[in-house]
Amino acid sequence: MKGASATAGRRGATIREVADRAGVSIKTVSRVVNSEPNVRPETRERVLKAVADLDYEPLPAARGLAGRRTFSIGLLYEIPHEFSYIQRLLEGAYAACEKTGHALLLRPCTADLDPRLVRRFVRQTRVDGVLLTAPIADRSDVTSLLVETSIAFAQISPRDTDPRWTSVGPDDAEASRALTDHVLGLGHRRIGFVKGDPRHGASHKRLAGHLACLRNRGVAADPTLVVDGNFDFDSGKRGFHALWQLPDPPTAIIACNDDSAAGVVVAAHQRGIGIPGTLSVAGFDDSPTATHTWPALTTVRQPIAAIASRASELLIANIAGEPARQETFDCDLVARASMAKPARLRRAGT
Amino acid sequence: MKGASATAGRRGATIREVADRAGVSIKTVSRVVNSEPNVRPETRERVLKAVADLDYEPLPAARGLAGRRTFSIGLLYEIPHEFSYIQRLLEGAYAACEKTGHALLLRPCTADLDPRLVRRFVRQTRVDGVLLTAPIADRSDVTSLLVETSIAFAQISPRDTDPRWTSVGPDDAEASRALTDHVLGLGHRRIGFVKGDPRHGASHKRLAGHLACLRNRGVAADPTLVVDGNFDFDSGKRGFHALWQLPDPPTAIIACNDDSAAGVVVAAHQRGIGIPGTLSVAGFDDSPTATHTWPALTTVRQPIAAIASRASELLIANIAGEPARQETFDCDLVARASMAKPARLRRAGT
DNA sequence: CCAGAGGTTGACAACGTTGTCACCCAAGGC
DNA sequence: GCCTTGGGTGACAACGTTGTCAACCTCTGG
Repeated sequence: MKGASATAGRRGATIREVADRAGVSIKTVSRVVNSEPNVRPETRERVLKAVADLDYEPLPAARGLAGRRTFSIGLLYEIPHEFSYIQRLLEGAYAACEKTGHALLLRPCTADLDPRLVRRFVRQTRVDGVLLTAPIADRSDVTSLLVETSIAFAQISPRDTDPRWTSVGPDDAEASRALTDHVLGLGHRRIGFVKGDPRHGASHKRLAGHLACLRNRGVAADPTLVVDGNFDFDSGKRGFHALWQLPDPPTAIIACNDDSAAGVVVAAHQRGIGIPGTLSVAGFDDSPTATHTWPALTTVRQPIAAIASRASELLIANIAGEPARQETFDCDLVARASMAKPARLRRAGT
Repeated sequence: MKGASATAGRRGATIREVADRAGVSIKTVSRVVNSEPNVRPETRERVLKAVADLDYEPLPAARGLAGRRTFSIGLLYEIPHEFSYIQRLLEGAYAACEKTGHALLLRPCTADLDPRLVRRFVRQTRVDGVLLTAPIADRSDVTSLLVETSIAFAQISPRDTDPRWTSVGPDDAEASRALTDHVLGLGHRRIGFVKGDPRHGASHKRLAGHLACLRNRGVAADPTLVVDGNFDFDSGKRGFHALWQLPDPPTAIIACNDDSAAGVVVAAHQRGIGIPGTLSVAGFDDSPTATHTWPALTTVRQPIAAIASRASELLIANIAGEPARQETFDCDLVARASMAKPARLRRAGT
């Protein structure tokens, strides 16, 4: 398996290699690649074959330098008033890059991306380093590709840290412990837990912190109180229904992020259940959603902009020769109206 | 005023010009710019002076090509499940660019940005064209800068269109007319309107469409029913309070986007006002917020991804020599639970 | 006074591509 | 049979910067 691919190198093929292989001049390759006229079909065929064989793609930087076109367009947009998770992350990374004069090149993708997409990206852009966000940060095929091509990277909120690589994330387990402690402190004993997307390390750490806190406080953990989720609004609704149909339903529900907590809140409203009168709800992240629900959500603020900013700084330092570091950021509990003492206690006059 | 600046050109100064001005070789300029050692302080001074005089900034593409560093880092991130306005816009633009092999370079900024920032951006990146989003699309200093430097641009949702430039946006006035028509059709006659950010053309068009519809249907427009807002959640809350303290409060409120509509909903809940029982609410955009409130918001879906995508296509075509075009997209009314017949009508058994 | 060390500087060749221009050759008109 | 035309092709010079290396200073210490 070790580097069997003919095209595993950091740099892709150049126009010269394609020209040699096809037995033409570089200018003819350029003509074919740019779909210019006046190339014999037979010649064009041969060039295209060579291009495919060598997996050639022109380098945008060189095109821009030599020619009139850069094949890139800019997008000016106003920073939104209210920051979702991803926006806060982008802002933090931008801020750090701006300080050191680095450009930030975004590459939106899905969690199940093809690692070849990453290779194309680093080859085309020739970035000095790459920031990997969760859950992509945990894709070992991506990280090993970057290691092979000697491109520095930093992981944001990965599942596992590795002393060889830079990583920055919140202290999810501790944040979750603190939140559960808060909920127990209010008097709740049956606490439902809606899990997050299992591909994110945060989901597991938050559950682990929750369970550890219950154990420490001597509260028996009921496995039926922990239900699946995937961070989105609908999974919160499903989580609520799963928990509410239990013989002894919870008096409080913690969801793994604010969007799914909002789902819990809305599903409860639809059943006519008062919040926090009959059911208390808490989320994670302190996203805009947290203050847009009614009542507003008790949640845990994660300093994601600071995390992204620090990850960028460490990555840039790492590129400059500093050793890799792993850092953790503390989170803050934000108590709001969605969480109160359970009804039994209140009735008892406490 | 006409082009008095010495540095108004499309391209910035090159390292050679700086070297000539300082009376040194280009290599020495490179040393100074990169903070390398072994340059006499006196020489360094002279070079820095020349750099400042000529407003020199090294070209990233050339640095990347020649050297080992590109001064750029990549950011891989997962496309969020739920798309806010800005995310949908980005996705649309990305999709169009990917089809034609163009790169998309983001430049987040504030609405009151310094146009020099734009000049730096286009000089450094040498983009072939620029997408301008609202409200930046209406900054005449930005557009005239781009015209002067002969850089193509396209406006997304501008206030005014100009036949000389490409622009794409929703048909805001018509969408608002349709929404108001829907609200009138349910029987409401006193309809509150929370305005959007006055810097956005959409705010004015939505208000204009609303008023035009009232006029057409012969409903008297009460100016006290129109209150200020700026698209954010809090302005929705303020808008609600302003409207609810009227002697004859509205039975329905239209807010200029979903976030401010969510503010109306929450403020009403806090006063114990039932929605849609006592008050109906509608927003604009069909953002994630619209389904996260309780009850879910009646709103108008704006195809912003398609708009951004089309704007990118037209911009790229324009760069290739096609004439500028102005296009408009239709919006869809999305009826949800936040909007119902007014109580009086319901009591009357209709 | 001279050799050697090290700071300072510049000439020049990359980097990977496109633009320009000249060349060759086959086809067509006279 | 000769000249023109234009398709097809390649040599070579950009583009703006950094890396390499040699050369030139200016000190030191013997």
